[in-house]
Amino acid sequence: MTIKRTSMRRKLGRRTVSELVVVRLILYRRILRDLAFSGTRYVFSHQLAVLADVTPEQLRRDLMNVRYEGSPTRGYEVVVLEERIGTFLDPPTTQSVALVGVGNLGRALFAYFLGRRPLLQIVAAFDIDPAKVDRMINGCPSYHISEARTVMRDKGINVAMIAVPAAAAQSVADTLVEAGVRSLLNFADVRLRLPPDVYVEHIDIGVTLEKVAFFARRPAAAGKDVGSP
Amino acid sequence: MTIKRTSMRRKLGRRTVSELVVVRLILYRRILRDLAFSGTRYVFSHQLAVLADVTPEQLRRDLMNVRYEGSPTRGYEVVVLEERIGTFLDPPTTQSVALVGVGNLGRALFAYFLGRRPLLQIVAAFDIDPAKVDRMINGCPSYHISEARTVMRDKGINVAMIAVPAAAAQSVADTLVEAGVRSLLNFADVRLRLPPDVYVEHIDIGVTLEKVAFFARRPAAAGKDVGSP
DNA sequence: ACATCGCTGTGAAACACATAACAGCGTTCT
DNA sequence: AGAACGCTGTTATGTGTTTCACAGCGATGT
Repeated sequence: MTIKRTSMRRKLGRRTVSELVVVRLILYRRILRDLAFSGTRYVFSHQLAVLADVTPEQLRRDLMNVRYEGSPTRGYEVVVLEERIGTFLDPPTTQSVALVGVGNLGRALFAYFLGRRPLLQIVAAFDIDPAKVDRMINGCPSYHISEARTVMRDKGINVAMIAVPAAAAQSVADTLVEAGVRSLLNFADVRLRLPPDVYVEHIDIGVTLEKVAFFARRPAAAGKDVGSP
Repeated sequence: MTIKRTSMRRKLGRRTVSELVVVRLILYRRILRDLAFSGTRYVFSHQLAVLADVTPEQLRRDLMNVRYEGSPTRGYEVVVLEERIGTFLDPPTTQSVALVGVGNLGRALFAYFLGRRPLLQIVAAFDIDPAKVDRMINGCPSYHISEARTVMRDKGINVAMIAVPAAAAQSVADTLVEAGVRSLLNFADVRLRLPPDVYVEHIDIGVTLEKVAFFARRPAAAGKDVGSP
């Protein structure tokens, strides 16, 4: 869930790409991976669009940002498209990620990312609880938050996830930014206030569930006309 | 994180309110609660806007949907505004929620929602693992997924969270919709394909982290003009 | 009592995004 | 071989959302 004022954009070549496009490209790539894994060679825009829950037009438009053109008769070659999106999205090298807060959610995140994306490795965990510090968690060392600066520099970390109680989140975020983190994923239910050159994304589970509950009691299907098929 | 084609809207009185507005209203209300708790009586739009990371204009515009006008001199009365947003957002009665998938993430969600929102109660958990079924988890009974239909009807549940592996998510979702669920919050990293009258929200942690990592290596602050480029 | 101030509510303009429409072109079919 | 088809890339159009700009007004101060 995103609430953002300044639309974050990133230049590539001459084009400028919106956040929404980036998210969809990431999604397309994951779907393409699955398709490749299941042996599919070619895919049409409308097929991929169904899997991504997007209109075919939007899909094609998004793909304009990637340097690859499909064939009108065969569609897109799955592995090639996947790879092209990759060259657009991927870092030149593996990116290191820190996780702050080794509570319930933190551990769940660890489990979630275990061996999932080779290019995005959680290489350090932080907490304030002495019982959770200086140990190994899923093969990843945990430190006291006061060591953030040193660890960040030594391991070249510039991305962090925050999974601490709301009351502690802002101060943790400040510490992380101090330590050189440029980009944050925050699970605490507070809006973080940070310098504009730091990218922050909020995953606010509480708000999202309330939203879902709200729309559970809406009048009717407000979407497209379903007609009578 | 949201990717949606059909903008879901809900009528209230004569107005029609977008999803984005609903999310922000939920956020405002939570902030107002905190303010009230800390003893603040009145608040101006620009103050609240800072806390919500939104422009004051947008905040005021959002509040147009609620039936309450602030005073130019005092601003908004915190408790009154909170309550008015509540009458706009809240269900007439407590809403019951089901949680499917009692793995790491599922348990983290339980911990997260423990006693947090009185109007949104997790009243049933589901899984397929016999070891996790027919027990109590944080004071909430767990059932085998095959009992979904009965339990949903008996407890009047129409909102569910899905925290199962991606491979199982679609079939679980189908089962839930079959059982009468109208609104879903999905944590599995697959786009669910469901009838248009079912509201689905995706929290895709993997995609979101990739997004954050992507913007960690952007050229500079792409937002407002910070200097001379 | 009148002028000043600063904040609110809201119409109007600007913007970003999604949708529709269409030209181009291999391939297939007659 | 020529026509027709169906999909792609891209330009144009439309829609929804945010930002701008300002009128209105209660409170305050002189």
